[in-house]
Amino acid sequence: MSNSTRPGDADPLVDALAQLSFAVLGVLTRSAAEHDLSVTQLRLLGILRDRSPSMAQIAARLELDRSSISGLIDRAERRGLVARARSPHDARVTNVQLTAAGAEVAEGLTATVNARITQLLAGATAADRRQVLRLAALVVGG
Amino acid sequence: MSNSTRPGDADPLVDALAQLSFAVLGVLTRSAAEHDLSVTQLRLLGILRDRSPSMAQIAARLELDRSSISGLIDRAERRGLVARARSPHDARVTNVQLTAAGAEVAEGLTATVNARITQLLAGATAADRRQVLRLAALVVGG
DNA sequence: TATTGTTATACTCTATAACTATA
DNA sequence: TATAGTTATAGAGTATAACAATA
Repeated sequence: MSNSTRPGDADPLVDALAQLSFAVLGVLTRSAAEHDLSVTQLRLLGILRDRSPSMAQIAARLELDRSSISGLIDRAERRGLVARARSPHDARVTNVQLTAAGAEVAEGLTATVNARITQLLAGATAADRRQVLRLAALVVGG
Repeated sequence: MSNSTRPGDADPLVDALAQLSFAVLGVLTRSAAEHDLSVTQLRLLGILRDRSPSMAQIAARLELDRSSISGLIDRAERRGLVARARSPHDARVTNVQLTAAGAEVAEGLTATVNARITQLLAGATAADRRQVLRLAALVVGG
């Protein structure tokens, strides 16, 4: 149950969650910008840290059209962050992996984000932190 | 204190918060798309619901350059959602307000977002919900 | 036939730099 | 001089539609 009275009115809980999310997004945006990356490229590097997914799998993960992924990977490849590799099992599929340079950028970026978000949560108690994990599991699943 | 071992490693708490934020952003993106709007236009309508800020104030709120706001308002104005009004106090400043059509769209959009986010929080307890408010206040301030 | 990925096209979003008008 | 806003330009991100290659 939420607190809204009319459907078109702002719900304090919904608003709080949206504001919180934009605050986190802002941190991610600024962190990525420090490494001269967009949030989408940040997400891409995150996905590739422990996987070499196909173009279609990246599209599914980012909830974007396949055609958008072609350009995304083009730009990342042009910057030397990722590489395309033809799948040996199915000649139609292209797998994407981080280059050494890309892995290095991903690591630095993760360190920056960790520091900034940790700073954002400076006033949070241990209970608050447990709650973040609980909430995320609830919403995202896992 | 977080749980990370090396600076470049993923911090579970940071990761959870990022995933949560992307999930919320996804809901906002899809909700906006249903009304044929971008997330930025959604944020703009939200800002204008109870205010008629100047271009500069909108830029500050969205953390964007003034020049980006010109285009943003151009496109919203072209769609009949907002209107520019010269300030009577300072001829340099332009205030932006929702039109009747814009207010209607904003209301419908809010209803959609409320429903979707409420659905996202379907499994949350009353304590979880209180915690969202607490966390948001902590991070965003207020 | 169905799926994977790319290309062409068009639009939104964003920043930088240079500008105009007003204070 | 300083501030508010716009314009020109360039680039990233995104979707739709049409396509080629492979299954």
